Amino acid sequence: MSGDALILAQDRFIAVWGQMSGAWGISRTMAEVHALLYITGQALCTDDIMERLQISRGNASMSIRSLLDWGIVERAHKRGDRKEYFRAEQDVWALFRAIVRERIAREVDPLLASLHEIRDMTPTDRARRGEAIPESQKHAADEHNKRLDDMLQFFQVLEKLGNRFVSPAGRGLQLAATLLTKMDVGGARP
Amino acid sequence: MSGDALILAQDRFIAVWGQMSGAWGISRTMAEVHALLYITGQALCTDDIMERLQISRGNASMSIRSLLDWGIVERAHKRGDRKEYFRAEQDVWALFRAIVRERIAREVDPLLASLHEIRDMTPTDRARRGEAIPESQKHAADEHNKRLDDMLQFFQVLEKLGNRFVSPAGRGLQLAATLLTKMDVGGARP
DNA sequence: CTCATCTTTCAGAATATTCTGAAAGTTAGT
DNA sequence: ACTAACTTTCAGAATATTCTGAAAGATGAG
Repeated sequence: MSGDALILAQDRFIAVWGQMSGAWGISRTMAEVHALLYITGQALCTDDIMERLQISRGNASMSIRSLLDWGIVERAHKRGDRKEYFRAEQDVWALFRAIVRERIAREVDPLLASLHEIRDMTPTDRARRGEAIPESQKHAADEHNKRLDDMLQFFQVLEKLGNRFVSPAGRGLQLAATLLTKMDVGGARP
Repeated sequence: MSGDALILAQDRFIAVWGQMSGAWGISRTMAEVHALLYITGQALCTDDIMERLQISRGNASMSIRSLLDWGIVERAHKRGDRKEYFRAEQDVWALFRAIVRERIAREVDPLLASLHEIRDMTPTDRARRGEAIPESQKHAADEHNKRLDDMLQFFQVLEKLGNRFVSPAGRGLQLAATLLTKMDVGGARP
């Protein structure tokens, strides 16, 4: 009986993790493969994964490759066996550090670059002196620039915070975060 | 000439924001509508949005509705005009507080509930005493439970941290985050 | 109450994403 | 160098998501 319970719990975890995939911007299968590797804690080969998740070889191969790219799954080998095995990072904080690292590189950094580009598309107030432009247009441009700057500043803070979390010194931040949630810094107090 | 530059910069911002949509788990149009409202800073009506983004009325209506649900766009009215106008939250930090609030409610809370359910599917070591179960199975179940507990703990910290950021007292955290990035707490120092 | 105006809904069309499976590619052993 | 074992690729199929537009549903003025 007990063996079944474990398998059932694993399947449920895989399903739940798979549902999160959409919100995280990765494909469902990729999340499921990761869930399987994480929750079993074992090094599995492509065929193991195909069979357990009922997916094609191509799909398994691509999902594994993506997980390797994200750095949250690593290759493993068994002696006397030519197959490649894969094992998921077992430290949850290390897992999320890797995710944060990748998302900064894939999303925040390019976004910052684009925002800078856009910032350069309209003249600053200073750079405009002398030109005969209606006040109303100047005003609109200034407001526009302020909004861009606000956004830029926010993502710069986010990027620095993320990099700090990810860095070797980041384990300190991990501790800080944990402590913060335990501390009672509640709003309504003398 | 200058008027064009502004429009062009706005279009570029809308496009860039739209590309981020996938990673954030919202639809492209929804992101574009938000971008338009944010970057123009104006209250626009459905027809304005339809025309500027070249989308259908249905699409516009649904996207606006979603943005209202997320709490990052609000209704506005002009006197002597029956149409509804919409304006985006202009404070970037308030915007992201709203996003964090929604994502906790939509993703983290349900995930925590599911993880707890899954945790209850396998017996704890304590609850197992007396039963005749092979050692190896007991061991597997214990490891499984530990992995679930690790994950559970992580998301509990994340949830508390998020709630604190979102709370009225959260502006303190905002300041803390900004300061953190300005402080030099670098790793390699005496 | 009726009309005119504006908003929402939703079935089907358009589009985008993900998956399959067979073929091509790679590698280790002999 | 050949072969068997294993992995990756990718065109097309399957699936899922998003969008359209017309019809139904509101709402307020007169």
